[in-house]
Amino acid sequence: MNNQHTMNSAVNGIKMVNQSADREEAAATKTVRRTRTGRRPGDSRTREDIAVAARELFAERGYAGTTIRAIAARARVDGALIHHFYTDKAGVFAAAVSDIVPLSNGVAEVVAEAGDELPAELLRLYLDLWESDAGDAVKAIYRSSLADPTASGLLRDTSSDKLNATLAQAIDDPEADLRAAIVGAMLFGLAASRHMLGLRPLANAKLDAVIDIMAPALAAVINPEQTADEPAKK
Amino acid sequence: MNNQHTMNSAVNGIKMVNQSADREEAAATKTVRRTRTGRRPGDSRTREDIAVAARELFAERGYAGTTIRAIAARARVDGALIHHFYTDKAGVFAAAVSDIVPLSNGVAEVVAEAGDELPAELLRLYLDLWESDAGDAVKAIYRSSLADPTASGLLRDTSSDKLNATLAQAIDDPEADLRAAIVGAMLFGLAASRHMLGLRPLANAKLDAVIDIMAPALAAVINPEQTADEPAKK
DNA sequence: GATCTAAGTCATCAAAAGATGAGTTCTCCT
DNA sequence: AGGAGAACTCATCTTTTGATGACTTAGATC
Repeated sequence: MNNQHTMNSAVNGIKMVNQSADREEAAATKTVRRTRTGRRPGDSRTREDIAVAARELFAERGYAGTTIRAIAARARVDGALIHHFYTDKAGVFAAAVSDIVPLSNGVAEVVAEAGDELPAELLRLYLDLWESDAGDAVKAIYRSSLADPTASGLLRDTSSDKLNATLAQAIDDPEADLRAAIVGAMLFGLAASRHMLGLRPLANAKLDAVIDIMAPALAAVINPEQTADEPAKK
Repeated sequence: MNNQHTMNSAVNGIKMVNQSADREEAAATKTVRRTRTGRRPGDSRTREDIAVAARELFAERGYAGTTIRAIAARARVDGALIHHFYTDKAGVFAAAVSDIVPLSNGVAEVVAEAGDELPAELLRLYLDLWESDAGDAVKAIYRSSLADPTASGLLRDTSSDKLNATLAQAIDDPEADLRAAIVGAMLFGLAASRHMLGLRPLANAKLDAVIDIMAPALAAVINPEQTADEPAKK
């Protein structure tokens, strides 16, 4: 009886975001009693555990949506330890994201070697990246950049700018830069729809099927030839 | 001397996100003294003001990054009023986002009418949407869907599914659904890079230049013909 | 094996954010 | 005119969250 406005139909779920996985703190008290205070025996992998947990959470929920406590819970660690290692929330983010193998290396190689197959090879390289171990870091960067404009700087440093510059060399056109940027946008849209938004026909399609369809589209941007009009012959 | 870990170089800025525009509360006390308590004289547009402010902020900062207090400040309103009207933060989000004219209508029209010009018309329709008044709402949806997975449902309802279904009708191919999804992904990638990530050659390029380059790419996906290999004749 | 340092937890703080109830001022309806 | 109810603000509560300092335990080094 207390709902004056019934418009919040499809979005109610959004308020439950935080309760979803936050019950991981439960499983702490199992059989082993409890991690007591002081340094743990054996050699410690905690620091990396934190980075991994942070990377996953930033990838799932973005920067603002990720709390230090949630990271601590997932890494099975006290929150203070995170500050001990990484100082700041920003520090954790940097750590979670900094160890990405720069995409640009691979791109340079592909641009140099793959001739006619450049579009397909580029697609494979890019999509593989999103599905690799580095995928979480990539998602984390994009998710956070999309949510927090200030993080876009990192994005540019990490992938976009270098990728574009490298790619532009392979394009023979006065508008090479713009074309390279559009190629990047197409790749990003594809990966984001598939791996972040999870839009359906795309999210569960086979990689090769996607590449087969998409490669000619990339080729049309990379090789400006009969650009004037579309073939238009059904 | 207190920085044990120097890795947080490029990301420091991220911690300043919240201080950016939050100084809007200052301009409250100007010449008119102060909005005193009780209902304001004249007819009230406050409710819509709140929706507009919320839409803008959700578009800028995503769901988690937007606070009710920030909305209240921008709408020049007490925070409690927002609860009075919309109950919840989720309610505000629903309101801010619900009044979008569904994109699918326009798409159906374009698909039906534009023949050979379908790719270009589709691009224009879609990019115009992002630059129109509804652009903030679109950005808000995407930004929040990217950050909070639970909001993706709304995304599907609002644009993606219908757009794809409509578009798939125009594609004559066994993989029409997948192709339609890829077209959607390309459009999204373009708009997101341009309007959300602000990647540079794209963000300030002229609309027509972008359309000229991108249209043949869309055509390659929509019209499956010499799909087998790329032209490959440099 | 004493001691130095790093790893780890605990208790706690302060600020920010979502939420609420009560009170105030206006509009509208009869 | 005189309510009734809607539009508004104030003061305040409770959680959540980022952060800190003190304390405890283990590994390493001489």
